[in-house]
Amino acid sequence: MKIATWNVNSLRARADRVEDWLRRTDVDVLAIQETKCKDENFPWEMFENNGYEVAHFGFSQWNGVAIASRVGLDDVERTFAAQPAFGKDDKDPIQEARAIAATCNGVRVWSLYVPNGRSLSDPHMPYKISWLAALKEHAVSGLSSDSAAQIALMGDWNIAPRDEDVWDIDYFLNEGLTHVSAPERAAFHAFEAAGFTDVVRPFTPGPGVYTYWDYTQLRFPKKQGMRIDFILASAALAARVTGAAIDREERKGKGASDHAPVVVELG
DNA sequence: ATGGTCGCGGAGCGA
Repeated sequence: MKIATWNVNSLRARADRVEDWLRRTDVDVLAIQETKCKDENFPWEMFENNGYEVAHFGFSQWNGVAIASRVGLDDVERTFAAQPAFGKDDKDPIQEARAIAATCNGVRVWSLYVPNGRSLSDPHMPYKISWLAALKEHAVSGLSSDSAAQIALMGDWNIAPRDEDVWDIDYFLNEGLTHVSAPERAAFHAFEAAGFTDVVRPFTPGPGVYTYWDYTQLRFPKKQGMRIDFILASAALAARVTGAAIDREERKGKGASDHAPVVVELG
């Protein structure tokens, strides 16, 4: 079985590209982030025509997550317990469309779009940290009730946990940029301490291996990217992993997402 | 191996 995650940066703008990719790669489960649409604009037929069931969680042009599967899609869960709400200025805080889960052939799959943080001093940053803490508690509860649970936490984590996960760590630190700060990294490492491991890195060692390249500043041709999309697996799932890859080719050409798909093969 | 961003929505925000 092959499972994958991909921040597509608008599913409507990328539907043809996603369809081509599904046909080419033959993945069984795809966790999608940034669908950027409501249900009424979701390309349901594209998935059905290719043999995938799909569950979507999106209610505006922002965020939006989905899971497509051709090996079953059961017990769909939208948001997680105690997921923090966020609202800017005078707007009422809401639980944003950043998390959806489903059970696919025995694996509890999460499609996650972690808040960006925006800047170190922005209210979005404490939101990001508390969002991750609540997600970790929820993931841990899934393991405490069943230590053999196969759980895949997949998505755009918006964190570069190691210095080699950005093209120039000094640039990020000197500019005071997000994604590399100590609190963000601590929030990520808490998942590892809780028993979830990055099952992709062993098959895609760095430095210079990334999953995201900003559209601006010619970041992709200059090979200036960031590794911020991860598949974290519980122990029982990690034991099944036989391979992994980052599909850098998919970042090329006109109409590409700024993120590459990340794929894990299970035995 | 691209071409000094892109997507949504219809201005400006978010990434």
